[in-house]
Amino acid sequence: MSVLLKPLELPVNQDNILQSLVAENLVSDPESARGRLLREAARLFREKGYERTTVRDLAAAVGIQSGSLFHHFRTKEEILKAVMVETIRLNTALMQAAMSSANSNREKLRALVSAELESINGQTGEAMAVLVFEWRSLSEASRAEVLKLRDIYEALWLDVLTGLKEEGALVADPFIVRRMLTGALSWTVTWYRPDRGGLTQNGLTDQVVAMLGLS
Amino acid sequence: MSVLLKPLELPVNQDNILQSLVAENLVSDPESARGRLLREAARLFREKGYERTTVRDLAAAVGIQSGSLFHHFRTKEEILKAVMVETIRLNTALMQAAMSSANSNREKLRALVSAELESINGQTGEAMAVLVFEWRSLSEASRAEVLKLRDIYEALWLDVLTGLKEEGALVADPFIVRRMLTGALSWTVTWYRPDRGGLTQNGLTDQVVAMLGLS
DNA sequence: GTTTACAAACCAAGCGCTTGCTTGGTATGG
DNA sequence: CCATACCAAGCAAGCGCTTGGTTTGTAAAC
Repeated sequence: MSVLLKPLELPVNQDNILQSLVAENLVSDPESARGRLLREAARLFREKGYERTTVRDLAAAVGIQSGSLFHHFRTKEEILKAVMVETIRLNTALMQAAMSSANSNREKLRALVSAELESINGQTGEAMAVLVFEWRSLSEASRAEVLKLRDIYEALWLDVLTGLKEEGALVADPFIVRRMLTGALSWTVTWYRPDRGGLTQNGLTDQVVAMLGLS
Repeated sequence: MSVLLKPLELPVNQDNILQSLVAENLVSDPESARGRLLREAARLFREKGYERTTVRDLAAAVGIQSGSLFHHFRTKEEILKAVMVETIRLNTALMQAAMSSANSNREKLRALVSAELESINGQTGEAMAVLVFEWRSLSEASRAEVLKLRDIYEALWLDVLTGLKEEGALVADPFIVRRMLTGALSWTVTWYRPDRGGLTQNGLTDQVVAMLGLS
């Protein structure tokens, strides 16, 4: 049967999702000038913070003059906003895909935890850290825009957690559990190192699920 | 019996602890010039971030000229460090006191969660938020100093969590649980508002303990 | 297949402003 | 009398961003 041919480790092709988002102009091609700048920006913003990163730093990271940046973005803040917006878009899509192959709410939750850990500690990790730690540097207008996108993302979580609550699998309040999970998972960015220390991302997911009594 | 006279809501007198730390010169008297500056600094650093807060902002907040700040602190960063160091010192002492009246490890954990929520969402909340979000603005030397103090604080948690694990009350790894709790509890600063919304700090503590299956 | 046209991408220079911090001097309280 | 706390003024450096002009890529026009 053809279903057996589906790769077990990676139920969805992340590259395909990225490519279709690029085609729809929702995220920048990572190999374009804009895409490379955003990746370097995410790296620098995470490393030094938005305010401590100068436009000269950003320009140097992609090998152009500082003034040339303003050809691509009108302001420095617009760069920060772009990093955040594109990251949410990508991860929302990845998360929907990760959930689509799960059948029960328990499986869905595991998929969500796993996907969020991947987004925080994988390729988009630097951008996710920026999203968590630099939102205060956004203007109010940009902030509203980002929050709107985040609401879509959060709805995915609440659906599953509410389902688990109704099944009786969850004791605490779904809203509060989600907020605790947001903090707990975001925080992994400050201590978890997938490359060293024996704990794999799957292992970490297990620990989270065990902590919630849902394993 | 005299133990019955002990107040139930507040097993330890927070003011007394503060006063003895002030006497030992470990934290500044909140009513001194230095203490007031640190409180205003914490407020501003949390509100706008360290980098976006200028020395002129800080000076204006306590009603002096910007240059006069440098009579009390040699650099702006020293102000940030002082906010962090004094906050950890105070909260470590408060936490030790909160635990002292608990008998079982379950009770101790509840005391720790409750105390940390209080430190994050109570009087020292602004300073705690600074501690979480602004550590990147510290020089490496200051960072090491702050981390040393934090280790003492963290040892309190690990003792209790390891005990619970040995009792079989905890399934997941103590180190990981602590790290998840750090993130989860810190994050409450971004959404929890004790004044509105019905959820008291005791109620929130209940939810956390329930989430861990320890209620 | 060369020329022309033109926009996008970039450079070199620097402007105007804000920043952390310094300096020299003046009150004030014990 | 002297240390502590402060002010008034401003410096040097670094900041985001602008400006005017040059290169580069591309594609139609001849």
